[in-house]
Amino acid sequence: MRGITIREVAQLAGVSQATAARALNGYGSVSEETMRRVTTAAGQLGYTPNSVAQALRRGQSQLIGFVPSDLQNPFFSTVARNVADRVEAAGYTLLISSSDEDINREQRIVENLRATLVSGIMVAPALGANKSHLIELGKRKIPLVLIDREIAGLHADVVKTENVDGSRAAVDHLLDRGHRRIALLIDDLRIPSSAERLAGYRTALGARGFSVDESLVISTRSAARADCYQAAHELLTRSETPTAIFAGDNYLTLSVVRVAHDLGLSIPDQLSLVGFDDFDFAAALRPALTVVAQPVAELGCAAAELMLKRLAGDSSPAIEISLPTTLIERGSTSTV
Amino acid sequence: MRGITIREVAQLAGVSQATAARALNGYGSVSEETMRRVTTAAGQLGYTPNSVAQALRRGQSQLIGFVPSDLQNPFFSTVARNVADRVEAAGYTLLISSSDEDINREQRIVENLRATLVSGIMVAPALGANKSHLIELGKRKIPLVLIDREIAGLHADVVKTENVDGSRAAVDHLLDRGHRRIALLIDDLRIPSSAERLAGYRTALGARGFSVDESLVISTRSAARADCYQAAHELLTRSETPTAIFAGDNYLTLSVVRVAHDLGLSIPDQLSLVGFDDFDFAAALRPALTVVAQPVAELGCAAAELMLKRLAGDSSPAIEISLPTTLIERGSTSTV
DNA sequence: ATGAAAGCGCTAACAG
DNA sequence: CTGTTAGCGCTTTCAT
Repeated sequence: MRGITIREVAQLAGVSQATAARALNGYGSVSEETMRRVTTAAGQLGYTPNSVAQALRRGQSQLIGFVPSDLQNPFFSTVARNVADRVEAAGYTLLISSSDEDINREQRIVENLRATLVSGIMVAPALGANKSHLIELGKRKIPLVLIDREIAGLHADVVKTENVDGSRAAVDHLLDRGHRRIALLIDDLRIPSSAERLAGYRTALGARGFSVDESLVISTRSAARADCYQAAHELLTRSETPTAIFAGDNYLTLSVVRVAHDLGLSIPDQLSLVGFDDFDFAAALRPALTVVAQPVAELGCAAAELMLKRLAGDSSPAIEISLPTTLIERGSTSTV
Repeated sequence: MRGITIREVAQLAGVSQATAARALNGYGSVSEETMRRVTTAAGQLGYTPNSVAQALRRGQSQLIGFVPSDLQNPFFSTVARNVADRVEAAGYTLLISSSDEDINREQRIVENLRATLVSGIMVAPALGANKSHLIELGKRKIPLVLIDREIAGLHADVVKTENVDGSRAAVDHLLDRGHRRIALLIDDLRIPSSAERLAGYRTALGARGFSVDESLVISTRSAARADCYQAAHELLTRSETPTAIFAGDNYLTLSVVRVAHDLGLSIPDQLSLVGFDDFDFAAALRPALTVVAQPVAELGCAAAELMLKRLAGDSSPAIEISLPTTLIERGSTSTV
């Protein structure tokens, strides 16, 4: 069953298609009387504009795409929520599709979105060198806002967390409590945010004159539960284990908690832990976890705001917004 | 910068538009030679079909929409992940947009998706009586698969959890351990899954000849953190507190853990807890939580499978698939 | 095997 | 203020 077309509305109202369109979209000039007749007819028929036809004609839609690298991660689902709230208030609809850290999938999704004539695209780029689909967006003047991860050499807006500072704060916190064997558990270092968190770790250590024991920096193969667990397990079953761990994201934080339990290691007595990124359960675990909280809501809002600005025609040079973190001290670290 | 059109490809290949389309889409008959020339031209120009135009012409797209009631809930993000994996394998792209339990938002999203000519829509219907947008889908013969929640009187496929049985298993587990004052903490009872979980609770009690103490059934105002916390708090600060709580979803489970901590109540010594729905942290908390696990992955797959079947033209009567739960005993319940 | 031509439903000049 | 008209890019008869 095909939908009601504007032509049928026009017919019922006894006007031309063009007039009906003008009345319905509120542009041009239409007489009071005509306006009413058209609106009534539309209501009567239950007319809804076919936005595909609109999009085809106008060359764009009121849709914005969001392609997180992992929608299951609460970090991204929260960002998504905030982005959606903001852009909806501006009359757009946010369409989400997760790349699950698969660059080919990301490419497919972005191309699909582009072909669907979304007005703009926000992406947390997946690991991988292929950026052609993102470069293509630039060529077609489709606004692109990068979230959480920048891409070297790509002239695009990015909204991210102050990873270096946040990481440094976490390590400083541990250093302040006398820890010296501080391990860093981090996701793939080709992910910019991971590299930055490592940089913060190095900076913190370096600033106090400590050298980095490279054997204490563990980068996981993937964000899969099993890989995270294994990395934490390897670290905590060494002959000489660290006295503290700084976990680079919430999956890694969880894996440390799990391994510690499984190994019978008590946090914070035998092992101190600071996690990057806060999440619901961080406060409910015993001990409650000390974390570096990311400004998730602000991140989403800022990204949405930026996108809206671009959509409104702002073509000033691409900018990078880096939002500060907050160290939330709870109970997972002790003094040695 | 507008995209490359099929017309330009045809021109370069020296054939008509129609032939180019035939070659590119592989229908009708095209000579070897022409086929090659067109493909080459397309490759050279970097042609990508404009799927809006395709959708307008064909009357539908290769898109499937998913509208969960709360994308931040790991239950839905996991279901989404599984649905996406399955439908992508069949050549579709899943577009997600959360209603956040707001029926008006749901309506807007569904209408947007419909107007975007998605081939099918999957929704976990938000609270609220207005179902016109869903009924409309039926009229337009757009496949609709309900996830997690059915709608009385709406002839649509639904894929859900065996809520009654799952709930009953949880309460039986508690009953077996000697508990008699078992409270039920549950989301809004107008949500079918909540009502079913309550039914399971009643059944379990009734089957053993116990009457239900209605004061022990607490339905929260909303799924917001604060409301959940408050409900649990109220329950645990009464003069006569329950010895066990069965929490109807993971937000509620979390709130019980939090309140117990804040009140200095030890789980499971002073309070036993069983939660409905398993999640990452349930196993990491101490004590690890006993939960009724939902078949999340299977749920997603089954829903996707069903949608694909409908998309393939199956118009047999709507069916309801109810998947069984599993009680996972961990350490949050004790014997009284 | 290929081309010409007619729209899908809508918007936006351009006239009047 | 309103109608006529020309497409947006694509698919698909209907001819040839």
